[in-house]
Amino acid sequence: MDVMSDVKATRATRLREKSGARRQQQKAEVRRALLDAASGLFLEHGLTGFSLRGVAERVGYSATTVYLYFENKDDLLFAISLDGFEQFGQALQTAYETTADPVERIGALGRAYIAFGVAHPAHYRLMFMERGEFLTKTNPHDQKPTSDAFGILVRAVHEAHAAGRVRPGNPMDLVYTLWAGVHGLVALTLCVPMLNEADLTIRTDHLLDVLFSGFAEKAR
Amino acid sequence: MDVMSDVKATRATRLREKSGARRQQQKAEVRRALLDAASGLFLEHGLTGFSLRGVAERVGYSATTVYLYFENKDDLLFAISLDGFEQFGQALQTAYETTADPVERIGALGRAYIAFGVAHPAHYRLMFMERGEFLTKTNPHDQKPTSDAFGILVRAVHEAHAAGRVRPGNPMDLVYTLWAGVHGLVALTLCVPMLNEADLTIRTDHLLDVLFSGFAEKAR
DNA sequence: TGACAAAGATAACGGTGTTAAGTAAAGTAT
DNA sequence: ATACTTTACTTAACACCGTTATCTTTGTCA
Repeated sequence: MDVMSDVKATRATRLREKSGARRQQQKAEVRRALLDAASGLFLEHGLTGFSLRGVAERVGYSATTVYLYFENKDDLLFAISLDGFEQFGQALQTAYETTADPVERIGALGRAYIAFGVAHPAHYRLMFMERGEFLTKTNPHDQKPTSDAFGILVRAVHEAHAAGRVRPGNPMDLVYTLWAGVHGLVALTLCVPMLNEADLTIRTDHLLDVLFSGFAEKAR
Repeated sequence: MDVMSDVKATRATRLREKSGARRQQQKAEVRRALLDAASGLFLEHGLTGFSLRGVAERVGYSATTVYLYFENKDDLLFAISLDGFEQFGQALQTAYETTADPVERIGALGRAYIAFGVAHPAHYRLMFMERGEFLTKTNPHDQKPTSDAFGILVRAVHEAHAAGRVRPGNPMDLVYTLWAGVHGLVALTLCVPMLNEADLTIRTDHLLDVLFSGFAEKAR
């Protein structure tokens, strides 16, 4: 009996720990399912056609259940944007590693930036146009340092600056000018109907060409 | 009888026309009041805090009355954007006339563009970020040719091109590159919290400087 | 004065985000 | 095994939204 109870106790404890971990894992799974459904609905229908009720229906839950896994609609959108920032950071990181030349590197980053924007319009809109505040919002889950896309760009420009490949002055000015250029091109492509995506490569080439000519100019 | 009826008919027609004109004028006045209220509410609370019920309440009408003067919410927003485009076009026109030098002219246009964007953020967001399709939507009232801001920019660049002051090639590429640059700077300033408006002039100077260095470069 | 058209208001439908209260199941301790 | 508690989820409801259909009022004209 004592032996039995002992066995049962240990097994119960193990089960409790196991079940606690499993509960946590199950909770994470449901959260992930909700997030995937939300991402899908958002990528398909954009911000306007994105509703909590729609997300819930997709997973077979009630609408209010979403509030058990996310603070509110904005929190869910932020989670979606985090996935976007993750992808975006990896794309920039890959571009960064394609070449060792500081100037070519910046060009690769610019092209990767634009390519991501037009390839993931819903994500890009959310991250940089509709919810710009997400850029500076700190990740509460704090899991991954959300591969710092901005940091990659800053580093690349600093390296080109240190190598004397760009005009003297505050390198951050170059960062913002470059960012403005690529963001402007992406944003206009996504928003303005007259700028079809067909001639985007021409405009990309021209923009980067002009920017680099301006960047490269030596002191005045 | 025929004479009398004739006289009565003409007077009746005149009266009808007169009263018809006044009715039309009154209708235009109410429409204008609604539009002003809508603009105010929109400029104060942005697109999210903008509702037909709010507009109606501001004028003391019922919400459904708005539909007697505007097709729907989007039509009302479009009317607001038309006012914005009017102001915007005039600002660019003024900038165009500040100087006769083709290159300086483009610089003045760029600065006017950015100045308008940060001075009228709600209008700018609506016109170029949230409802970019309004750019190419034709004005149904067809009253004013909505002073063509884009045309002014295109003309300025063509003139600089014709004067041999910018790099050879398709001038429209320069137009889009310039547009991307200034729009990018405005859009980031409006959306990204880390880009406070304090250093905007520095960034503006730097952006235009880089762009013009790139523009001015002669053939390769 | 009576017919008619215009202007406006009410009521309602289906949709939204969000909160409060209820329910059924699972876990836990005695 | 039973009683208590926590968890997961649902239903009901509130306040808002855009939009439409159906009144009621008002003014114009013969």
